[in-house]
Amino acid sequence: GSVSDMLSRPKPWSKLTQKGREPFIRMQLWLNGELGQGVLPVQGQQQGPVLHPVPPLQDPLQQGCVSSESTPKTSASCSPAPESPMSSSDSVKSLTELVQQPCPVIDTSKDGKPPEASDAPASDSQPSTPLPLSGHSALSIQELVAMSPELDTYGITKRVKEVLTDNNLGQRLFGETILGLTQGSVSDLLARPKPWHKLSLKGREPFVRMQLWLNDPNNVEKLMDMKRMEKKAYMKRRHSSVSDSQPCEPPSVGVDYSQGASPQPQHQLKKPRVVLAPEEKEALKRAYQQKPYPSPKTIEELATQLNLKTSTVINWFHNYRSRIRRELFIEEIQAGSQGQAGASDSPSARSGRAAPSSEGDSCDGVEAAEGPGAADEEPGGPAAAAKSQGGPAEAAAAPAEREEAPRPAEKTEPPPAGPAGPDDAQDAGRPRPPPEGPADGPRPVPNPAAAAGEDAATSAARPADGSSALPSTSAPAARRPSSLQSLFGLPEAAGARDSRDNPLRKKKAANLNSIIHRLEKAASREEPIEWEF
DNA sequence: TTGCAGTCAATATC
DNA sequence: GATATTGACTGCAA
Repeated sequence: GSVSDMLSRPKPWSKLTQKGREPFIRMQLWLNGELGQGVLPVQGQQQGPVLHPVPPLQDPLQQGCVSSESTPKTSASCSPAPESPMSSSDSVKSLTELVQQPCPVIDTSKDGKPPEASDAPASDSQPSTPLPLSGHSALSIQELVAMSPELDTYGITKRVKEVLTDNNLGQRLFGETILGLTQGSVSDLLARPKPWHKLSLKGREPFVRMQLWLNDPNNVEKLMDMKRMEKKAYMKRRHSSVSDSQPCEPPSVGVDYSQGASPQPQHQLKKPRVVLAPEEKEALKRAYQQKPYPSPKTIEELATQLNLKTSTVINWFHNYRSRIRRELFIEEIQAGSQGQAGASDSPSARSGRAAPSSEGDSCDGVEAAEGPGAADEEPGGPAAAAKSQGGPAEAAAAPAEREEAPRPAEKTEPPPAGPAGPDDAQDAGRPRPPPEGPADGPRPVPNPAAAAGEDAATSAARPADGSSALPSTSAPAARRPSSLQSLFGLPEAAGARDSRDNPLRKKKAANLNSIIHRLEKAASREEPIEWEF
């Protein structure tokens, strides 16, 4: 009976007591496969048989959150929990405890210097074994990700950037040793973090790693060491002529530089990178404005007209949609943070656009009620919106297509697909695209666009997906209390927006603000917009 | 099949 | 030299 009740009427995390949260944690563990098989000890039986030890899980957590991979720090500092493998039940228990306990949080201080240093060294030696996480570590990290509370991705990246710049540490080094990502990816992540609830498990991993790294008292030192070693290796190599074998470096350090440095496998047949000319990009953008989801036929036409490979055109649309979406996320975030106070506009003037949505979105979780609705606008939308408001012209041009959207994009979650079809439609009304070409809006697009224009058909398919995804995830996430956050030592400050207090409330407030703002804007410019709240 | 998330890695820019 | 941009690729899901 309890299960039935819980499954059908789960209470929001924030309203659950510690005890009440336990079943959800168990469910989460179960979903993660951690509890998979054994029989969980039911409440009373605290220590039941040892089911699955969920070791990694906690250790890392408590450990403070050190980057698991690299440094398996001991947990001295934070965790209450014992290191020994525990039974699942134990783990659950500890988890819950952790939830409430303030872990040694990270200091928000910029340099990431950790408050207490407990540890560290220990494995200093292996400081970084970042990337390829070893099995064990990999697991840990994944578990951490799965169990992680909602993290303030924006705040995390902000702090990471601060720490890196303050200490003169490069993205490459950080990415390769801590995140296991290349410089370009790191740059992108730091510059355009997606909101937590819109990230897949995999996408959350880098943020969890960053959080753990921030929590590591010796984070900076370790990186500095790496830097030094790298330099040393470089010099060595240099001096010792070419030599490739650089085993010299601390193997322990999992760094790849060695590999990078070493004349490795040269990629032989590299195909030259395609670089689109500005005009081509312009044309594609215009086409996008008319049809974010061009039909194969349209793609063909575009490719032909622009003299590009169809795959290039396809990739361009995929990338563009995806990137626009991210831009929106960011704006939302920014708008949101500011919005709180004034709500209104965020810097990005365009607030009108997405803001709302976004907020909404972010809130969606919030408003679950409203549901998905608010989502951000579509991809193109927003930004474009802003500019494009002018866009209308274009819109006009391609009105047809838009039809599709039965429901306002907004409602659905903005994201992905959602946008697609629907959006288009809507876009008509509002601006879609991106930030790019400023001028564009108005201008009548030349050919390509035209090409695109016609086929209204486009979007049919997409609608579906878009919406679905988010909601689910977001919702839960959103409401997740910050409790777990403590596990990660969430930075308060940074996350200012974090919900430490009442996230829901904040979100709602933000949402309201954005709505108001949108209304004001709409009023002032009389755009025909359908509002859905 | 189509679209998306995440990344890589080549280039561009700063 | 570090960081930002961006075309392409991989793996997944619907």
